[in-house]
Amino acid sequence: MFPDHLLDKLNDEQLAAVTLPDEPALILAGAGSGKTRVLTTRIAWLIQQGRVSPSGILAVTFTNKAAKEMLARLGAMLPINLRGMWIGTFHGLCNRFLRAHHRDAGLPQTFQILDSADQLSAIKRLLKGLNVDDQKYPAKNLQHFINNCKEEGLRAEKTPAHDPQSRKFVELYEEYDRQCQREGVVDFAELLLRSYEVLLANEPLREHYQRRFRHILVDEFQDTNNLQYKWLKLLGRQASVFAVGDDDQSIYAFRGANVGNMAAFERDFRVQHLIKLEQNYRSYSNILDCANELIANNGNRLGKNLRTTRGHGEPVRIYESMTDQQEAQWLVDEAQNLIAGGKSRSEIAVLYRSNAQSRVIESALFKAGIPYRVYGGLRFFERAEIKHALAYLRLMENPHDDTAFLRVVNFPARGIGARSMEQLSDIARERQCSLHQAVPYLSGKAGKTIGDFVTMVDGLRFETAGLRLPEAVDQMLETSGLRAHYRAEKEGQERLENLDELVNAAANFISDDGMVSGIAGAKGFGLSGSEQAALAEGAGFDATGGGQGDAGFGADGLAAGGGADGLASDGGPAIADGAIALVPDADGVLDLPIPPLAAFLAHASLEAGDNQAEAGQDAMQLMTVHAAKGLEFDVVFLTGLEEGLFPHENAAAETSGLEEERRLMYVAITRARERLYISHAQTRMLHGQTRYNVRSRFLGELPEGCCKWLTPRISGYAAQQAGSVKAGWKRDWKESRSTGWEELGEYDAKAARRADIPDTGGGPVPGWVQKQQASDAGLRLGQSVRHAKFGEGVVTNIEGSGSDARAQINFRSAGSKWLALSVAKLEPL
DNA sequence: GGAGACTGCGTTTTT
DNA sequence: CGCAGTCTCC
Repeated sequence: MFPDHLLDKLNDEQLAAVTLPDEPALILAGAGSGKTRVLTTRIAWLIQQGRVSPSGILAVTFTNKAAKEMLARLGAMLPINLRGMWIGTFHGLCNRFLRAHHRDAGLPQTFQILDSADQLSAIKRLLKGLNVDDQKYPAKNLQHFINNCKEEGLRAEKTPAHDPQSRKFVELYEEYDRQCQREGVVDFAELLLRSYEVLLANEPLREHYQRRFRHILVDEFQDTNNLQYKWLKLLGRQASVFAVGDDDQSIYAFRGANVGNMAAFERDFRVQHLIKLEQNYRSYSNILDCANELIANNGNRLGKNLRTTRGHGEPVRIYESMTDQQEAQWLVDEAQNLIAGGKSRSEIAVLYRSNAQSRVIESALFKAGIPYRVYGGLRFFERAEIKHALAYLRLMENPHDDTAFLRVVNFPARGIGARSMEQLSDIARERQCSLHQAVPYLSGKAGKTIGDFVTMVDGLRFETAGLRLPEAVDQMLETSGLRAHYRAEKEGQERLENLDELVNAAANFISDDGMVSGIAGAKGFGLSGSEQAALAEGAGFDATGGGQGDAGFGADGLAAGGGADGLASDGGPAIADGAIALVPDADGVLDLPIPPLAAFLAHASLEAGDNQAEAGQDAMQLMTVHAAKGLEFDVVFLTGLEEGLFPHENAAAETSGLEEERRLMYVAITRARERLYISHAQTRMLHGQTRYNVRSRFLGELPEGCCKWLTPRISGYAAQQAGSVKAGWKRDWKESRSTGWEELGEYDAKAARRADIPDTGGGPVPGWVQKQQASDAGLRLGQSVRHAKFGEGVVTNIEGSGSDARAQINFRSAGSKWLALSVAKLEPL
């Protein structure tokens, strides 16, 4: 029987969700409503009730962190081996699938995974090889184009193109895919698309998995993109799909997430039970009421209202400062008081809309001597020295990986210059082969130096063949000269440590039970012996007994290791790791022998590692609102609530953009458990120039009764608009640098229209903050002035002071100009 | 091959 | 302003 204590902890809504019958269900899980608990308890319950065997479960998340957490919680609930379950990220699971069925997918078993940076350099190389004008077709744009296409499920030949520009993009997209295929590499979107296509085209395979996965659970459903949704629809045709999400927390539309998938799911899967989890266990009601009232301004919601039994709590504190520096200083003072009062630093978070805002706050914290941690920096596997090391490993695994080849052919420097590489590239292009294959045809000095490089890498492959993974990595670090290079470098100490850390990572990757570990799907495939046998024969899959719901969990019959060879025979591992032999576990699930190095490389690509989690010291937490999703803190400082910043100027133009910003605000507010501060500054330094910002409209959407303004409020439409003027003006930096700030600025009419700036006709805009007057000239924003040469205009920006004071004036006829106040004669009107 | 000048760019980000 | 990427010159 299912342990009561697990169900006892649930409220009625949660219990209903956990114990739903076998049918598609949509769970609307508000912030802090215990959605992870529901998901994991549901899985545990399904298994304990004998409704499904572990191998009949497919649970999908977006991040490795979420997958790990689910696995950890499940491990605590269920005394069973979790290996047979497919729990992981979309990408991790697709990786697992493609390795298992690499032949059906037309891929080498050891295919490499390109992360975004790898993909970009592959594209740059492609463009260079095809002599494409990178001004006209920037690599970054092409990258977006390709990823967007793939996320819509479109191959190049199916991609519509109506103008020459997009026709070229489509052509390049096709070339790119060809290049990837040739090199045996796969980008992130390709993992999904290829899996989807294989399932679509291969009926026995599709039917097998459709039959196998009786229960599919999806976390953060609002973040699914169109391809992921199609994938789920295909795979979950006969399954009970349990989708958990919150449309109000959909903040990733910019990378293809489609909230509409929630409504589509309800329709397409004929969802009978929509359950709303509205009980919030996190925050006091003043905070929740702010969130509720704010988000009510969005249209097209599935509709949900958070409630709590925790009482009102403190009011939300709102603070207005003159400058961003003052905002930071106030925040630091406030935090120091809290810390002095016993609040631990790690329970205090500072959130901001964009990373650029962290600088001022960091320096204030630094001055005050408060330890802090900024989230979102370089991740472990993204560090340059790690990327270099991985490139060597990739070349050892697959010498035809040209991206890897180019990355390290001359790193550490070995006298291989651009001209030598050009010769080699030419040969490779002519012969339509990899750089590695082109080397023998290269003569002269270039042939010698590059030949030596290739010999070295080939030698490494040979030398390390009998070594375990960590020793192989270590060997590579020596032979390649990477260690020596960083040892010789003055600042190389940290990089050396990171390289050592890579060896550790490799060691950790091979867990003690002899299995390659890592939940991203790099470890075994969790195919049962019978499945493997069936797959190896290319036959049907009726051998699988999974999901019959009998008492035990090992429903998949154990086929004593048979059949696995059929899958593993080709493309043997470059590194023989004795520990990797097939070991059937208690459930009879076999781990397929992916060469450990290939598995490790996949792991490195799919899980870039922690951000810089020096978790040691108790430190304040700084991060963007996006990064804060899913986290919670006792105290939250939500900073920079200014028009143009939050909502961001690039998003405020369209309703959909504005609504996503509002959801972002909603996410930010609901991070706070006990105390929430919201602040904004009248003046902020951005991109080297001072901007005059107006309080964010979102502040006006909060219920007065829940808030307490720590500073007097200056309100009024005119004041707001005067500040907004800046939004319509974009200063041209190139000109600014060459000619100083005298005659510049280009009126951005579109931005002005977007910002809904009234035509002041040169007249004064009254009521703008009096304390903002420029010290020397006595000018204020919005003031009308006359210039001898340019005529009448309005002051739209003021910078600097003393002899350096300058103002931007929007002249009625002459347009916008920056004028030095020490020189220009301006007559106030 | 590397230091230093020059140029361009600037929202959010996981896999 | 601050960073990354490219160019230039020794």
